[in-house]
Amino acid sequence: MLHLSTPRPLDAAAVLAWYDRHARMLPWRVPPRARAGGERPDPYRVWLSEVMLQQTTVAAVGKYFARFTQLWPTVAELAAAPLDAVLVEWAGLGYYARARNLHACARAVVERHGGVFPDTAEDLLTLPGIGPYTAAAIAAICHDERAAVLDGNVERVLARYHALSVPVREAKEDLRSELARSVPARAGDFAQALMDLGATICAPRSALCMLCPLEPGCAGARTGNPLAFPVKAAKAGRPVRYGHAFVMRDGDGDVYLRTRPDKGLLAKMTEVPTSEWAGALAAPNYPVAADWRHHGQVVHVFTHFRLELEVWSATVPAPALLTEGWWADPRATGREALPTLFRKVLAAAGI
DNA sequence: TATCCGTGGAT
DNA sequence: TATCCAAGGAT
Repeated sequence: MLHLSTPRPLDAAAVLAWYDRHARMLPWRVPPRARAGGERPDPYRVWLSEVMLQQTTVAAVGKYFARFTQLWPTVAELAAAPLDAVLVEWAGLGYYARARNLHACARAVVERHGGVFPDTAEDLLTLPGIGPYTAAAIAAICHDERAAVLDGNVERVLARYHALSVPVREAKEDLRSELARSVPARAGDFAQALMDLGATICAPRSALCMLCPLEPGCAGARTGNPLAFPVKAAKAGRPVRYGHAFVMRDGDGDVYLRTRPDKGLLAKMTEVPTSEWAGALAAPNYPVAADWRHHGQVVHVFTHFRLELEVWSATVPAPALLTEGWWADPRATGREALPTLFRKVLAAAGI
């Protein structure tokens, strides 16, 4: 316990009692009363929700989860779908490696496990897109494996509970082993309880300690300023990159789209052609000679840089020369795997 | 281990 | 407007 001054197991009974009264109703969740009756969630739905929820809010996930489970009710059906169809449905949700790994994972479950998700965190961890958190969450929620389910919410709860004096990143394994000591038999409810607690009571900008079942043992509450935890690491600045986006129309008004490279940002997603994105704005190097019209700029903020694209459009005189991509009906862009950035570009060009 | 990888909502 | 940040994983 390098970083925990007063390590002490959590009061799991108090956490579970709180959860029995306050569990949030979510589409992929089996509420505690039904769980007590023996009902267990479908591992496919739990896995799908956990992957969608990685670094993503419950509110953002809702429609996507409903759409995916409607289109592909089982892991076998998802595995049978083409990757392109999965990317189309994932478009807008972000972190697109998740969609590629989701599809690879579905196929691995079918090919290596007969279409049944493994039961243990250890085996789940071998699958694409499933890391320590997701493996532990699935095993705990579906099978009550007493795994340490440590996500951002739980990290915050524990950082406050232990009044952790260093950034979470430096003490993550300490928190994980300390958490593992606290996990009760109802491991699935316990995991979901701590996450709900972090989302509603022990939230980033508010700590409703008077409502918290962990308050009696909480070192952070005892300091009088629980919001001081977790301690923040120094943040890196966000550079700005600049470029040009070229929206091309053919004689029918269709828009030229193409697929992005296999690796890197927005890999394998659909795009409008752009210039390189550089630290300074260069003069536009139009892809074809045409009467180009300027539509102002689109600003899009990624995790590690801010992008400002000048948007141009033109009707191109010889569309047959553009063979790398395809021409899409502008009224049907919902069927394209367009990330939000390029939907903004099309909107700026009046599409 | 630090960095890369999206997006939208809250403040 | 700027900043933070949300159920992380891969490399």
